[in-house]
Amino acid sequence: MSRKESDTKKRILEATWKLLEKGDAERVRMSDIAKEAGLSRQAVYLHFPKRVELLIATTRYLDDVKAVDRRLAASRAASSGLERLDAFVAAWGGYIPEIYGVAKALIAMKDTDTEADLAWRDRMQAVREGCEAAVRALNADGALGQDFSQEEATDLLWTLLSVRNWEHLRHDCGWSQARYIDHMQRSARRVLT
Amino acid sequence: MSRKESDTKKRILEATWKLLEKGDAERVRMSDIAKEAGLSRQAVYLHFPKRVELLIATTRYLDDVKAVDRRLAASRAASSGLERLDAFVAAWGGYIPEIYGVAKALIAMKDTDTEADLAWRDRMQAVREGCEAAVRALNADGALGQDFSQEEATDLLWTLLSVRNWEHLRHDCGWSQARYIDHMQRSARRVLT
DNA sequence: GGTTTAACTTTACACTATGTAAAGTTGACA
DNA sequence: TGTCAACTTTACATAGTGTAAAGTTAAACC
Repeated sequence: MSRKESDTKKRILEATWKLLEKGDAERVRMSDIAKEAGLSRQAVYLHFPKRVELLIATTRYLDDVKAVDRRLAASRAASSGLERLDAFVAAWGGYIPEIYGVAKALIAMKDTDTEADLAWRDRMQAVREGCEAAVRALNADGALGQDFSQEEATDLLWTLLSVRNWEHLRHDCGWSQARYIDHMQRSARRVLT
Repeated sequence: MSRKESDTKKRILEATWKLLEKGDAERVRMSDIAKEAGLSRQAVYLHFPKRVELLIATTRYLDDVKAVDRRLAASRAASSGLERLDAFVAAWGGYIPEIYGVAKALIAMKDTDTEADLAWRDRMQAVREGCEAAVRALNADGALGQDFSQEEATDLLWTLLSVRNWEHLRHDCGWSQARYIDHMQRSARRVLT
């Protein structure tokens, strides 16, 4: 029955999520996921024929559960361009830690797997659109600096807000999440205005 | 004889470099490297017992050949803090494309291999020191902005100049190398001053 | 009540790449 | 002539992904 199948699928996705979130150095294998979901390894392949498909599905599942689109869209409500920029940085920057574990696994496959690359690009495109909207709002206020075109400004903001940069500042530089958000907001303002 | 051994080692390092530079989606295996160097796969293991050791050795070899330290140090000659910042961004930013292929391979192993992680951290520490020197020079001129401490400013510059950001702007955003250097110089100035 | 069917288990194996092990080859040098 | 280091060749262990196929189970349907 499709209800039961759907339940099992969900259980696998939750198990994958849980293991990837805990993450650490431990690599997450198909057999680990099966064990966590209380299934045989082969049963997992019944639902997700390839590891990369499971990772992609987990990413999408996470985006659904966490309602990322809604949260990013909410930042568009701010009145001024600057407020909108701050709100977007806070929204996306606050979302990163919630998806980091799963995102990391997908990013790691990006270099060797075309499907993973496309899926990640697709998700990041949504973020770029948010950046673009923020830049346009700044421009509408006349607050956008003269150094860069709108597209270049979008690229820069998009780059600044990458998951890799979050990882670097939080993990390699030892920044707190609060400092990350605050300093990213300031940096974005300084670069763009 | 050690001279002959050294020649073979060099040949392996050159082969690794060449294949990683060409790179593309093609994964570079130990057997590919052996073939390129005109050796049996086992002979490569005679000189580099682990793949990660070979990658690390290739990175160091490259740094030697390209004299990265000298090039980064040269940026310290500039008179004003701002000129020094520009020179450092240009020096490091110009170096990235020359090491990108090899660096990418090492970065990819970082997540699963402790040795690779340490080796990459070590190389990046040298870059951080360059960032720190540039920030200090800005501060000495009284040109450093008030938003960030010297350490935070160093972290931000270091993050901005990451290989991943170069990759993102050049490959995902389609920027030219010239645009990358120019806009990074401007962005760094804007964030730090 | 018996049959069908989908979901799942169990067992087995192919494949790829790293890495280990060990016996055999070759050419320079003493 | 014999030794030694560098290298080749062959074989095998290991880990993880993915395929294949036969067997189990329980709900649904007639």
